[in-house]
Amino acid sequence: MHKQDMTIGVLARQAGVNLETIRYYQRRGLLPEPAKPLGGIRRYSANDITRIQFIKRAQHLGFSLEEVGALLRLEDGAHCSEARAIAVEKLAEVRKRLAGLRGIEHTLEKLANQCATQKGNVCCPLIASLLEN
Amino acid sequence: MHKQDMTIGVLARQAGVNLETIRYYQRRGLLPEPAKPLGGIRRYSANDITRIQFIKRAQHLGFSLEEVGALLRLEDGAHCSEARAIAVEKLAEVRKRLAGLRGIEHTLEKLANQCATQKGNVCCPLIASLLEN
DNA sequence: CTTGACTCCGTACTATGGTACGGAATTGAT
DNA sequence: ATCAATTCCGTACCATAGTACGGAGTCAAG
Repeated sequence: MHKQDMTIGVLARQAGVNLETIRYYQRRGLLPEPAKPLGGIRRYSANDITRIQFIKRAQHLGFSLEEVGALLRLEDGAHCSEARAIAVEKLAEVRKRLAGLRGIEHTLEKLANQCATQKGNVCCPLIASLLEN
Repeated sequence: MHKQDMTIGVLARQAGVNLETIRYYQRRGLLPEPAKPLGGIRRYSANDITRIQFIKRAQHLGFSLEEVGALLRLEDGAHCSEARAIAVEKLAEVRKRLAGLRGIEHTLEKLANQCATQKGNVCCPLIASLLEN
């Protein structure tokens, strides 16, 4: 059983995902559904493990499943500039999110510090900042 | 009509949210539903604008509606240490997300650069990195 | 040749934060 | 008094990324 000719349950374990996730990826068109041998049980190969892990790695880089689909259509490695364009766009998005989160970080830090140094707590600075302006 | 005694539609416009969002917040228990004058139409006050804006500001700081609910229960400003605890926890979350996003940023940047300098594009580095390891 | 484990397939449900719809009632303005 | 606009209320739907369920079929071991 050298990672070849598995059933869906084995594939799920090998790829480290829930069995239902595989079905979901098939429905989304991210993973091919092997032909079923006439009322029998579908068989999967090591290629499917690779593909699932591709999806998971791309997700960890912040790509949505729709975007992963676009990347998978370039999977032959012969469309480098298209792939690059997708990555560059995602990079811009990631940087925008980073900027937003940094702002949030500073605001929260400031408010938490104010709450900490506040003694009489007539009015909590955090609550006050949410109430005002 | 000095921001007092509005109908829900006016409240929505004043607060800058969709009318249905107000109903949704009421269902979620984030916003009180005023008593209805016997088969009539509910009336809202400036307090409700404040409360909706509180919710929106807290969301922009990264709080979920459930967390906003917790903050609203401390709204009197007399529970500064509880509010601070919530903020500190959220700050830790935000920092974790920041670290993750920074890693993604670096990886995407590296891959996009490799794609850019790649000439023969035998195999796109981005695709390759998603396929391997 | 039966039993238990697994697969197939469709559908429904989860969480999150809303948005949309439709019929009935009510309100404001003319 | 009438008419358009608005409100009320329940329910259904959107996106995203899955997870769960249940009945029927199939497969392998004992």
